[in-house]
Amino acid sequence: MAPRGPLSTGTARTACRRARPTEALVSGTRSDEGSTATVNGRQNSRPTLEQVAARAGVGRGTVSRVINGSPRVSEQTRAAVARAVAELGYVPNQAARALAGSRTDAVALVIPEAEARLFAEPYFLDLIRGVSAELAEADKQLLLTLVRSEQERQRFEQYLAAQRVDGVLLASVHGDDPLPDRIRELGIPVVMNGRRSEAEPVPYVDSDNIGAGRAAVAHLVGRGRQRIATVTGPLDMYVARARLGGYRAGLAEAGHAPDEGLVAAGDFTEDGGRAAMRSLLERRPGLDAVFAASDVMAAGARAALREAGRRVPEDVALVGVDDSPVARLMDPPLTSVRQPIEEMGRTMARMLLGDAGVTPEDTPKRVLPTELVVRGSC
Amino acid sequence: MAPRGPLSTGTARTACRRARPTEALVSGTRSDEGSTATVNGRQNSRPTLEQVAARAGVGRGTVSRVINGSPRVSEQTRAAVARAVAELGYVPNQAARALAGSRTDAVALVIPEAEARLFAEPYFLDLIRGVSAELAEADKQLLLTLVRSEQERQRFEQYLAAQRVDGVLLASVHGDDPLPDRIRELGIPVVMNGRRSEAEPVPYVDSDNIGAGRAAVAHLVGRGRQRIATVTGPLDMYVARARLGGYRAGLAEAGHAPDEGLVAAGDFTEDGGRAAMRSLLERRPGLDAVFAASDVMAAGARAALREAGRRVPEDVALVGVDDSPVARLMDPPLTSVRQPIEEMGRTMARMLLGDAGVTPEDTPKRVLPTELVVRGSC
DNA sequence: CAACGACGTGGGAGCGCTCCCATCAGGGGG
DNA sequence: CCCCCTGATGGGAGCGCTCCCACGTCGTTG
Repeated sequence: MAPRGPLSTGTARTACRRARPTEALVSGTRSDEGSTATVNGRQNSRPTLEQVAARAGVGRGTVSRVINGSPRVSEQTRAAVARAVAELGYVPNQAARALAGSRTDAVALVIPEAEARLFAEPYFLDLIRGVSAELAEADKQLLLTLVRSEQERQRFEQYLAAQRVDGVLLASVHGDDPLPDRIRELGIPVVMNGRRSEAEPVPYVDSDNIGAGRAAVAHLVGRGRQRIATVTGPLDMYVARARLGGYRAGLAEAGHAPDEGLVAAGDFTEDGGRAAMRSLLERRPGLDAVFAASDVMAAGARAALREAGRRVPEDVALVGVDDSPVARLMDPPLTSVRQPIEEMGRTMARMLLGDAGVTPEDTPKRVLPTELVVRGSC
Repeated sequence: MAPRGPLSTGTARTACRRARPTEALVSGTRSDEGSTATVNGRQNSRPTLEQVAARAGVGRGTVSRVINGSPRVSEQTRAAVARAVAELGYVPNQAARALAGSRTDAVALVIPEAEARLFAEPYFLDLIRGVSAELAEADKQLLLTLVRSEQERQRFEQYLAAQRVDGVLLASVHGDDPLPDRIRELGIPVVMNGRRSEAEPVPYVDSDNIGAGRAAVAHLVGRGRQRIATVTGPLDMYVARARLGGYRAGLAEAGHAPDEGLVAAGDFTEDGGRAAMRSLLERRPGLDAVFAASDVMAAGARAALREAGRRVPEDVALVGVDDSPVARLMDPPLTSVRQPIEEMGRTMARMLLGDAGVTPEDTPKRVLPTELVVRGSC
C-alpha cells in the first residue's frame, strides 16, 4: 500500500499552493531568468544562499560555512556575509537543508493517545514543556504525534522512514511495545520516558518510582500508621510495578509483615481507584493508610473512603503520586510524591541531542529523584 | 542579526549525523557510486522515486503522478507502480517533496507558554488532541511550538520565513497581539483559537462565550437565586469580556438590575478566584450565587467561601466554565459550562486545511456552542 | 482518409542547500 | 630561491522530488 495522504492530495493541490509573488506581476513569463532577487519590490520571495553570496561578494560555499558556523572562514569574510544576511533578511530554506544534508532539525515526541487520557492530565503538558524548552534552545523543532490507533502508529513508522525527524522521544511505553526497537532498527536515535522493564535496552529517562513508593510508605510509617494499603497502577506497566515494589520495600524496611490483602490493582483512573479502594475496605476494614500510585486514583479512593464514612486523614491517611493540581484542590489537600516531569522532558531532549553516540552498546539511562510533598491528607 | 541556531550549530554537526549504513561496511570508500540501491543487504538506504520507476518499468513522472493520486494515469500503470512501491517499501522523501513542491505538509500550533500554565490545564491537551486528530487524517504533521519569551517568538517568525509550515494555528491570543497579522503578511494561512476582539479580522474558531455566561446565569436564576455575582477573567482577553457580557445579558433577560458590586475581576488562576471571591463577600455579603469564568477560579472561590463559612450550594450556588476534571473532583462537584475544546481543535485544523481561499476578504469564523453540565454545586 | 484533440507518458529543468574537491595565496624550511 | 603545507575560498555535483513541456497513440471528426 502506498501512503494514503499523498495519493489523495493530487488534484486540489494547484489551487492551494501559495502563489509566487512574481507570477502576479510578470504572469506568463517564466520567472527564472537571472536576477529574480534585486528586481522590483522586495517582500516575499525569500532570498537564497546564492543571492546572499552575490551580495557579500563571496561564493556559495563560504556563505554556507558562515551560516553553519564553520571555523574555516576569515573574520572579515564572516562579517561581510553576516551583513548581507541581515540586509537581505535571509533565512535558510529548511527543506533544502534537509534534502542536501539529510538532517531535519526536528524531533518527534510520540504520545499514545490512550495514555494521554489516563495519566494525570497535566503530565504530558509538563513533559511537552520540558522537551519543548530544551529543543528550542538547540533550535530543533518539536513534532508532536498523538498515536491513537494501530493504523496511525503504522503511519508514524512511515514518517520515520520518510526521514522527517532526526530522533524520537517516546512517552509512556507499555511493557510489550516493540516500537522502540523498531525505531532503533531504522537507525533513528530514541529516548523513552519511562521504561518497559527493569532492564531496558533502549535509552530512557525515568523517575525514581521505587523511591516514590518507599518515601510514601516511610512517611506514613513515620506518622504511626500500622496497616498501610496500596492501590497500584496497571501491572503491565513497569511504572506501576516499580511503585508497588517501592511500597513493599518501604514496608519491609519498617519491619511490617507483607500482606497481599492490602494490595489492590487500579488502572490509573479515578474509577479504578474508587473500585480498588472499595475492595480494600472490604478485605481489610482495619486499614489506616493508603498509598495510591497516582493522584487521580487517590481522588477515586478518597471518594470511596468518604462514601464508607472514613475520614481523611483521621481514620485513613492518603498519599498519591504526581503532585498534580488535583492534589492541591482536594479536600483535604493530598500529600503526594512529586516527579520532576518537566525536568524529565528536558533530560530526554538533552540525551537525544547531546549524547551523539547513542548506540546499542552503551544505553544511557537516567533516573531522576522524586520528592514527597506533604499536605493535609496524612 | 543572522539566526542564532544555524550559525552556531556548525562544528559538532558532523559527529552527530546519522551514519549511512554503507559507511559502516565499506568505510573509507565514497558511497556514491552507481547503484547504491540494489547492492547488498536491503534494509535502510531508502529507495527513491527513480528506483520505483525503474522497477515498475515507467518514468519518474508517472510514479510521481501515482503517488500523488493524479487521475491521468491508466489503471494498469497505476497498479504496476503500486506493486513496485510495495515491493520496495518506498516512502517518499519529505524533504525533497518540500523543496520541489514548496509545501511541507506540516502545520504549526503555537501556544504561549504563559497561558499554558494559567488555563485549566487540560485545555491545551484537548485542543492538541483535536488538532492532531484532524491533521493526522489529512496526513499533515503537527509542529508544536510553545512560545515562552519574546526571543522565542522571534525565532518562531524565522521558522515561518524558513517555510517550515504550510499554515499556523494560534491559541490563546491576547487583545494586542500583532502576531496573527504578521503571519498573514508573510502569506501564511492562519487560524486562531479564540479572538482578540469582537470584530476579529483574522480567521478564528471560538466557543460561544457569551452564551456560556448567559446559560450559567439562566440556570442560577431558574434555581431561584437572586443575587448572582461573577468572577471574571482578565479583561484584556476577549474571552473574559465575552463571558462577562453573557453574564450581564443573562441578568438583564431575567429582569435583574445590574449591580457592578457583584462583579470582581480574576485572572483565571485559583488564587485570583479566591481573592475575587473574598472581595465579593466583603462588598455584597448577601450574594447567593457566583458565576466563575473558569473552573480553576471556581475552585479558588469555593475555598474562599468555605473559609467564610458559606456552604455550597445551600448558601451560595457556584458555576464554573470548562467542565475540567477539577470540576468533577470538587466537593460538591461543580456545575460548569462545557466548551467543545477538542472540537474547536478539529475545526481549526479543518479550516486551515480545507478553506483554501482563506484570504483577507472572506474571514471564516466559527463559533461553537457551549453546554451547561449540571452537578451538585447549585 | 487526413487532420486533430485527448489521453498517457517520459524526462529535462530546476527547488536551495551541503559536500567536497580543486584552486589560490602566503609563509617557512631545505 | 624553489617547494610544500596550511588556511580560505569558489563552485560543481548532487540530494529526491514536482512541474511541465513534448511526444507518441488512439479514436474521432469533417
